[in-house]
Amino acid sequence: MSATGPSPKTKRTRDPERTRAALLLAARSEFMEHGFNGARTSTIAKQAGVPSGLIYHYFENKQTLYQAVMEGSLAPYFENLHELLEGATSPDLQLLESSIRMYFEFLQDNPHAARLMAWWHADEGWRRGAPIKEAELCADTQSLGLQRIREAQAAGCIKPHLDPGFVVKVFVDLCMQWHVSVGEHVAAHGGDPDHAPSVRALGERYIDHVIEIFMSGVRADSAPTPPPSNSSEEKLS
Amino acid sequence: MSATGPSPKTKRTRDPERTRAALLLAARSEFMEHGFNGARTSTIAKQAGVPSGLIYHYFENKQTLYQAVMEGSLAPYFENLHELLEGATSPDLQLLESSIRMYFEFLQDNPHAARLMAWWHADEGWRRGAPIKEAELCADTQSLGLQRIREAQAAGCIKPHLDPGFVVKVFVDLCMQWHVSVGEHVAAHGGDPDHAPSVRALGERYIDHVIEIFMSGVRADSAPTPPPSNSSEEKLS
Amino acid sequence: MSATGPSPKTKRTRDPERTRAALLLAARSEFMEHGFNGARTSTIAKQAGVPSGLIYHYFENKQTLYQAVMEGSLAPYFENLHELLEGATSPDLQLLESSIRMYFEFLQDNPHAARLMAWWHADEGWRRGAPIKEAELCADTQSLGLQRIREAQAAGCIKPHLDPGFVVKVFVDLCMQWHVSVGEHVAAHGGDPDHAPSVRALGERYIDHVIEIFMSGVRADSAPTPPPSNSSEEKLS
Amino acid sequence: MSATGPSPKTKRTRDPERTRAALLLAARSEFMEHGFNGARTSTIAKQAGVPSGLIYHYFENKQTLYQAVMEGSLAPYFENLHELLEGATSPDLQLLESSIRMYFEFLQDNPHAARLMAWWHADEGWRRGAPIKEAELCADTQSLGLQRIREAQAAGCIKPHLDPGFVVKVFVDLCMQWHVSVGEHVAAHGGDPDHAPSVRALGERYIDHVIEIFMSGVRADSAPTPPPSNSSEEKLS
DNA sequence: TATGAATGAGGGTTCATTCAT
DNA sequence: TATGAATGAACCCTCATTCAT
Repeated sequence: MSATGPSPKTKRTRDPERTRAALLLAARSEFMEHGFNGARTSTIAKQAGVPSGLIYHYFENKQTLYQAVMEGSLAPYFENLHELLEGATSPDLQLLESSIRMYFEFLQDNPHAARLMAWWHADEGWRRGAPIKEAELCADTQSLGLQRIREAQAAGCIKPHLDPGFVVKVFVDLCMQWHVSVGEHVAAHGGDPDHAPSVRALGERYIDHVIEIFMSGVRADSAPTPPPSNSSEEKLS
Repeated sequence: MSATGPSPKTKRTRDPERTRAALLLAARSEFMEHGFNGARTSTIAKQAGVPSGLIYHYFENKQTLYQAVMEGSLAPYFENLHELLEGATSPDLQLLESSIRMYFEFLQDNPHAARLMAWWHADEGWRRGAPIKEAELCADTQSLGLQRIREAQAAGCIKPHLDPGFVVKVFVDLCMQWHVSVGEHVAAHGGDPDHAPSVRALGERYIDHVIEIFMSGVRADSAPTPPPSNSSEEKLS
Repeated sequence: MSATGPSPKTKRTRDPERTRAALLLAARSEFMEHGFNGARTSTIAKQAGVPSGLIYHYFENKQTLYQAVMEGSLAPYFENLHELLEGATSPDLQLLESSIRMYFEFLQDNPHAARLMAWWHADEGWRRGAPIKEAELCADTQSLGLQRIREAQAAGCIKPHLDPGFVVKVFVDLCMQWHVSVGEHVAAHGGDPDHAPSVRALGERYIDHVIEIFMSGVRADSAPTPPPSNSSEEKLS
Repeated sequence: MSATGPSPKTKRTRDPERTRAALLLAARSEFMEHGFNGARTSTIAKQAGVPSGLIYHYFENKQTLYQAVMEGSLAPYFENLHELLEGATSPDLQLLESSIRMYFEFLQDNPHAARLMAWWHADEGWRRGAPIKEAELCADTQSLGLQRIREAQAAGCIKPHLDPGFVVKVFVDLCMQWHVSVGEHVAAHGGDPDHAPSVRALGERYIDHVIEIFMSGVRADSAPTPPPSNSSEEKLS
């Protein structure tokens, strides 16, 4: 689709950096579209404009390439989010809201991230084997998020009985799943999933909804509703 | 162990019904675990206890079998939900809440449904080719849901400016995604994803959270929050 | 070469026995000629007149097929020899001589056995991994041979100080190596390695020589020669 | 560790001689261990510490390299043997015995020679294509050996009816095959093929046996045994 | 209907070899 | 000369599907 694809026949250009990048790009596209099992190394090579054997000069095998793609796609996100959370010290709802928006927008700008995560979730088998390698970064970010929510709870902004882990999960899932299933939603409502601008506009309207519902749902002063049955933050055995 | 007895192995009898059912069951398990591309027809046949060729007496090919599995797994859900929605005429939040719980519990009792939907979402390519066949049932159920929400809005129970489609999507996504990624969540919080009872208990706690957040988020009287920017229920061009 | 090769195009004949046999035959020929690494599964399949994928219906992989060939080629030999040795109770040199001749003739009639053993010897790596599977049969035969030689030594027919293991090794190696390198020998002496009858005649003359040299070398009464330095039959540490 | 010193890694200097030698050494090891087909040029290059492409500056291709290895490994042997045979004019059995020992010891000191010859023998296909290149040297040595044996026969030391070619072959094969299959022999007799000293000691005991058996087998005065059926030294048609 | 052998296209990967740098 | 990226032809093997029995 992109007009500036890899040079079609510049025979024997010697540029490892570019080659590796082209491979990763093509692989990301292929894995995103077809998942690990559905992806074809031959397609990746072709789209990268290199012979298929060259893949194995840069990556041990298909799976290694897959992981490289995953990490390349998810690491930036975690880094950004981590930075944001680290800087934000005022424990009010503003931070939570901007985090949500930022997450949503990241996924909007990096559609592969959501798609790849969807494959990842679906394919439970792979998950056990190697849970994304940046487990540490991922975990750090997550625990930083939990901490911020606890701070907000301590400051009286968020209902104190809510499990911070669940709070995080709710907004993460909502953002992710939107981008995974926009197409379906749009089609179901009679729109054209390929008309990017309107899809994007719809997304912006959706995140506004999510934030309204979610924020007024977690805000401390909002509720006479009976709290959830169990006390919060129990660990599993 | 009598040599001349009928059905010495309780399997060798010609029983098309049983065979077909066994195939579907095995296929569901295989597709759920590995997705369409990762599933092996040979494994399905072996697990069903039939020779591999027999699959093609009952189903045109792998894809047809896949669709049969999808429909068999999703149709019951839609039917149940449809019934529930049809019966429920009182337009208050009670109905919404019980719908959410019912949906969540259905997924808890039928884990394949969530897993299969996850594969379906990930694999956008297939989706275009054949969007679940029961599109009508699915759409009917959905529009019935929308209608009920509009009724609740008309009755002043739900914030009137919320897009009913979004309201539905939010709770559907939350329920689905929980079952798709429990394992990850549990593992991330130091639990054992294989210990079913505690996972189940965690799910119950989660759905309570979701309902509290979500219900107080959509309830009409809850909010001084500024409404979302755009007016609701715009169609895409 | 053989006029009665596998039926060229009897489409879809359903005969597992024949197919398996054809595969083994073709494989034996290919492995014999090119060794494990040089052999091509595609060639084997083609020569057997079956699609290449069918190999994996009968054998797990190339290596399994290789082992099946080895066992199929060597087991008969060991069995024959074992029988012969078992029956022969008179502990004189006649038995030893007839064993040698029998071994030599077996190799003459089953040229693949010698060739395959040559590959086996050359490829030390494979040897460690799986030393022919019939290790027991092989070892039994060997120890039976040793025993017979000890009997002959006890009876005063064979020089008592000779290590029976070495005696066996000498004649085994001579017989085997002849068949492995006839071609080279013939070519070196100006003959035509492809003219079977004269090669065979040469072999018969050779085995006569071997037997004369070898028998008068081991016969008990033959020697004023000083015995080998070490005492016989020491084990390695 | 001086940054500007020459050859900071004792390898980076341009030294064609050294490079070529390193390649040959690495190649010998690789071919010896895996044969022609099993050998990997990449492994050879890596083991020689040079980039893989450099092989093709020194050798036309893999096969040429293989031949260079063969010649480099076998020529010294032939040269040594040739010298020995040339110098030895006294036509008695002493010369024969010392030749055998020398041959055996050469193989003991140069294990690759035996292993490479084993591959060579196994791979009949290659043999036809290029039979060692030093055919002349090889042939000369062989005919010199034959001549010496004939002299010994003329002098009454060796049974006159024995075919000199066979006599040579017998001892050559025994020596070679020992080194090719020591490992197997040792393992079969419960020893440790990796314990070099005991393997070496065993070899020495073996060659003593071979010499005793062989020498008393060919010695002129040893035998009332009936001579081999055919008259000696017939040529093949 | 049931069985499993047969089919053949194509998948991931290897590897000798070439060539720009 | 040296380097290692690039090339592409196979290679082994998988697997959905067909078909004789």
